[in-house]
Amino acid sequence: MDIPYLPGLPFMGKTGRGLLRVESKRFTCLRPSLRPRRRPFPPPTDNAAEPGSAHSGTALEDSMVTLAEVARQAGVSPSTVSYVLSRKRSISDDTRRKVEAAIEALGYHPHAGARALASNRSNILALMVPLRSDMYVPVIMEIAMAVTTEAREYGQDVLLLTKDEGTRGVRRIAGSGLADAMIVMDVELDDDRIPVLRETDTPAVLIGLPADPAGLACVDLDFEATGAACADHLADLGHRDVALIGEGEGVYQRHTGFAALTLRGFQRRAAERGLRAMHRACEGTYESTAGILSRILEERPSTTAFVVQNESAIPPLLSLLRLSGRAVPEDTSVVAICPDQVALQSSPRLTSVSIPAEEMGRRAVRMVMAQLEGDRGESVTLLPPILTVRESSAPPSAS
Amino acid sequence: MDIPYLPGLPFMGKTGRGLLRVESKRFTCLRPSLRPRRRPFPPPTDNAAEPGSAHSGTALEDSMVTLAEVARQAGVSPSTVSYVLSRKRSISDDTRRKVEAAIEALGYHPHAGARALASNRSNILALMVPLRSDMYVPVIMEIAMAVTTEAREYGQDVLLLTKDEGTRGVRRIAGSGLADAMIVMDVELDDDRIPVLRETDTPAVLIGLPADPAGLACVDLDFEATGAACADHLADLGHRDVALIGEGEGVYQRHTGFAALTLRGFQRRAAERGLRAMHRACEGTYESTAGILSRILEERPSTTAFVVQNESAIPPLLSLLRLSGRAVPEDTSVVAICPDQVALQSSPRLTSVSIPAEEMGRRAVRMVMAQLEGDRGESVTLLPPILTVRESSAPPSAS
DNA sequence: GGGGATCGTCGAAGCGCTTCGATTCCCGAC
DNA sequence: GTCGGGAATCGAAGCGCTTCGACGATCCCC
Repeated sequence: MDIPYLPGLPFMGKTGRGLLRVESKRFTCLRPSLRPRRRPFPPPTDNAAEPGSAHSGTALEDSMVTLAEVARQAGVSPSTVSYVLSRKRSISDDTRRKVEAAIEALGYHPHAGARALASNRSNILALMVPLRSDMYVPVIMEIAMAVTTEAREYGQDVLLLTKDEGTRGVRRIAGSGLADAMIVMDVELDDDRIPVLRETDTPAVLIGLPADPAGLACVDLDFEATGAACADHLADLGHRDVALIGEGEGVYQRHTGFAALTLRGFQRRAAERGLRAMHRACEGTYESTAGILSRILEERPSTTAFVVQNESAIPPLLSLLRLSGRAVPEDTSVVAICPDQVALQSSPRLTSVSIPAEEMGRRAVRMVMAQLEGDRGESVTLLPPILTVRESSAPPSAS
Repeated sequence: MDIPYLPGLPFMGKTGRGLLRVESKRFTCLRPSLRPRRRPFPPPTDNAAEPGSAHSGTALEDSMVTLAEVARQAGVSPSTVSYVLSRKRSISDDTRRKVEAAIEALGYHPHAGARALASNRSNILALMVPLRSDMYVPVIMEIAMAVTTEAREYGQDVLLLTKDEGTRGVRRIAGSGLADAMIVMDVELDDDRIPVLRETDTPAVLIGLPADPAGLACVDLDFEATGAACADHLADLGHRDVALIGEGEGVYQRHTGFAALTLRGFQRRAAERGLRAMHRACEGTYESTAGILSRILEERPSTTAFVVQNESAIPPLLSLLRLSGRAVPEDTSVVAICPDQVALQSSPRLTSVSIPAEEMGRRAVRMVMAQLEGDRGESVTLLPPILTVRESSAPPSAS
């Protein structure tokens, strides 16, 4: 059943008759001269409930149904139809019903461009994602999906931009009115998109925490607290020598804040709790993980616990620990910073701090919508880490 | 440096002066009555090169620069500016230069909505992706990124839709003119979006192969040939007993074609080559992989090679083989059907048929653009599988 | 029972762009 | 010379929608 446009929540609407099919219609845009121009104002037929009028027969001249046609069909003026749709003025129940019936019967959808032009709102949110990322791809995907889903709740669509369009992309969007607002992922500490966002005064939310968030809205996991939570958990269990296997060098060098913050939180809390903490960057391949693991164990054989912040290093790490005869969690504890999905899919299931990807995506949309409704848009939201104890962490063996 | 809109390739353009900033501007859309309406037609100032005219001072009234303003600044008519931009009529070099200078100076970007309204083209491609998929997420992401990148080459933007919007989403897009065309991922054998695509006559490309592709454009990896290629490779090496570890039951039941096709190609070629072939569906968790592996080896201990079509089953499988003392490739060969990235990240690096995600994304865009330029849009493109021999396959041990 | 509110509706203007003639100018061919 | 035709430009008419102001018709309160 098809769902024509009906006012109210984005997904409302019952069934309609469906647009009639025009054989060999296809877009003829490249030959614009062929496109028939419509008469200035077609003479109104008298009233509603007149199925045999403009839309009888077997084919539509043009599959685009306009608001004016709906108005004619319903026997009201175009502006009335518009007000039924926007609910910006009161409309009698009677009229509303007639208009809604006409909308259904014709399978009307408002023309997005016309709407954007007249109302100065496109109902589109731009989402800027990293093209290729050091970050775990599923997290990005989950955020993107959450943003898209939540945006639809607000009647917004999502435009996908890649980070490599950079400031140019931001300006293009801000300048063309293609989107009403932006959600920016993979934010670097000193991201060059930020000044452009400020300058063009685009409503925006960053997913990630830049060095200077003044005047901006940001959401992120509180990575410093995350590092601290991992240290706490291991200290509580009684470990004394612990190591953090982090992201690749690139991530630290590109000045993406989260890796450095995690490390800082981890090291500080470790110090406070009397743990000896090591740290190694890891590219995530089997080889690099193997190298790092053996170096750590060589340098400090008393290490009994690992915190892993690089999702792709998890399978190699578990595999290597098994091979080297270290049982998890009996001999060695592992705490991961990763999406729940990854933690649950491993064997043993991992004690982990989850990356609240969906929550961040949803929040970003809500914050950006608040800005579109007048909110100042200056806020930093750090989501508290949640450490879930599973099967990969335990007190160190007595030996 | 900011890049105003300049005609030509999407990314062209040099530097501009930047939009002036208006303090506390923000969108005031919810109070539309406050939005200042512009005078019907502002009196033209006389000529170009008049920097002190409308845009002097310290702030713009309204940050939106219009084509009319560019025209005034350049001392030509609005239609001339439009033709400079669209290259649809010849323009003298002199005029072109003046107009381009004005565009740069003002930081002009055409208003997307106005453009869409007047030209009946939004320059947006809708991409429908699965919300949650049994498929390997990075593949989806890679396709999405390839589509976005390639689309920009054609001056198009990409609108992200989720599969769960289903037929409603397709109708909404087709009806509202929000996008010019659709690219549909995660196509099921009997996908209900297909009839709607046909009915609304929307230019579209499917990534995936439905049961009846008549009248549609599709791209996909040739999975039947992929299964066959795996069987061939193992037969060539001299294996006699082989097993295919496939996707989860759900994938087969949802009637997604690729899993069934792979299996068919594998079994047929195996039979032709005199191999004994088994098949098991696998959910991809460690536990399910372990169960399947032990059942296979129990049922047919002479099995010396595995084909894996489930990316998440790869790490567990390799881990389990190691634990059970079977060396890869000395004792057991493994051939994967997965993105190169996964094959290269495993240890040993896997012989694999790669999933040409980027290629599919790019092709989909090209095909859809061809349709927008008049192509009939009926074609099935099956990309030939490429099997790359790496370190995980070898002749079976002599024993 | 008359005067303001309020409600429901309509007409018209305009959003910023594209595109269709029409117009002007210039050139070469006759 | 004259005329056809191309090149370069302009003016104006829309594209489909939103929104403002206006205008009857009720309604309510003194």
